Amino acid sequence: MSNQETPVVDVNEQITLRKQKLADKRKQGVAFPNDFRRDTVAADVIAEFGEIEKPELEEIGKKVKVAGRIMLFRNMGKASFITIQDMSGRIQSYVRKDQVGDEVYDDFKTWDIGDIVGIEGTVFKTNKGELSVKASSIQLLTKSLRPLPDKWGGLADQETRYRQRYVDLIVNEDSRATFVARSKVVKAIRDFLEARDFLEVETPMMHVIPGGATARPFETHHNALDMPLFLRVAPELYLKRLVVGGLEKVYEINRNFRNEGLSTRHNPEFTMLEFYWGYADYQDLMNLTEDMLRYTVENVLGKTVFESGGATYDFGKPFERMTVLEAIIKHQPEISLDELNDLDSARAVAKKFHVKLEDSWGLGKVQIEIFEELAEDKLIQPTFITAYPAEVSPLARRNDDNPFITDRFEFFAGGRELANGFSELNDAEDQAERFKAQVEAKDAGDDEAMHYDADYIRALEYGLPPTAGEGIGIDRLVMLLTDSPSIRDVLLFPHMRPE
RNA sequence: GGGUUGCUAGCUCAGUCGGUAGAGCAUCUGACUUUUAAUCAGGUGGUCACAGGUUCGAUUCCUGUGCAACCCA
Repeated sequence: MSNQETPVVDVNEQITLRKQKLADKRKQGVAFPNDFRRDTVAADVIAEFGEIEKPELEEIGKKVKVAGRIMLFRNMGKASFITIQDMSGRIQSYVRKDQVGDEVYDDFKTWDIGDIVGIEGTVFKTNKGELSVKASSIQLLTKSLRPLPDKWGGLADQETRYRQRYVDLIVNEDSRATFVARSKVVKAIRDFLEARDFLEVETPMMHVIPGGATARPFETHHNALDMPLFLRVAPELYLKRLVVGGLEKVYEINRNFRNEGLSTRHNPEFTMLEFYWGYADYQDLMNLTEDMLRYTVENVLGKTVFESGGATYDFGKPFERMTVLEAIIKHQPEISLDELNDLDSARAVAKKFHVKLEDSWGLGKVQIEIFEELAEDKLIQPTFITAYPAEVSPLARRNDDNPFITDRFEFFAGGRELANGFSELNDAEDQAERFKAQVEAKDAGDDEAMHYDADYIRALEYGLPPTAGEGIGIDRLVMLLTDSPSIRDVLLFPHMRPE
């Protein structure tokens, strides 16, 4: 016996009553009519008529058809005011018995907050000056069987807001605004990249060999082929194959999946922009990123200065740029550059600041651990961090002057990593060696290390032009722009443990 | 993984130093033809997250479990 055969029934008095009302409506005919067509929405009515004076409105006598969910219901006997809400906002309607008829009005009085109605009527202003629709007819389109949260207190319980996002969206305007902003962020990025001749592509979500990032993948199984498949941790290696193929400027905005813990910054599936730009390097990328983020902030918020997480940001100003080691020293002046450039003394620094290390780690990894512990969350203002060690950058091109580091940067704002970009490693032989090193690390027990991807090496052997590539975490960017403390606030349906 | 806190009516929250609970909104009945969280009068509604323990008696104290939030690693 499965659970699904015995669903939990959470019925209360209010639901029972509403179900009875629906049953009555079924007996009368079509209980879920779909013959009402609105000709406008609340915000458009307000935009068009909101500034017009009452007497002038009476003269115009504009007829409209609006539809939406009843959010407020004020019954005063033979007349009522209801406030309905549609995708654009709210508008009030005045419903009179002598206008809609006795039969309809008596039925209307039994309708509930949450019901979805269609109204035909005339735009007018009340004595108090509120723009409203005087109903000439009103129709119940969908009976709502569950009571909505308190009209004033709203829905505050975080868990319910995440699990029942539909309710959250009905009653919390902030939540709606967040997801509108999210859509605008993605649109702004698309517009920005399309204007620069980047081609949007889609690459596999299911990988035979997971690659493109050091992360633990989700594993699944293909029945017909009887083989394991992995949900992608990054699209990187496929996008670079496309650059090999001559699609020299490509991007993809899509989901990645990482089999890791949940937190206010991590969801198992999250959205990344990745883009690759032939005949460019990481310096070009930083400049493009700065322009793109400035453009996005301005388009989404209508300004470049904004508040988020208690800090004030100005994306109109040039972003800071510093190296990994400079960032450490800036935020922990006790540490000297020399200390960080020697493995033994760097390990001593780590110990002093309680940074946990593994014996197998080299200088580069030790430096990065120190950076993440001491500097990362202090990078509030938009900052590019450069000169990442090759040891922690298996796909990035080595710096010509200093082979210890790569031509790579990460972008930080609000103490969080938002982007990671670098000049791509296009030396097939070097790449093959680095894959081998990753495989050794994997054999030694690092299950985040990468697999050897022979086809990717083959692609590189055909020749990847000098290319720069970058990933930007869309969720974290939206968090910053919407002042959302948790990634769950910017995901419509965040991952939750089953109820 | 560790710690802290929370879980009480449909929603937002009180409360019970251990004697099976209360407010506002919602809902129900009635009044009301320009209201604004409409108002006025009167009602209904609870396995106090779940399971054990202590106790004459547990929603309250203790232990565990689940889910969530926050902090730490």
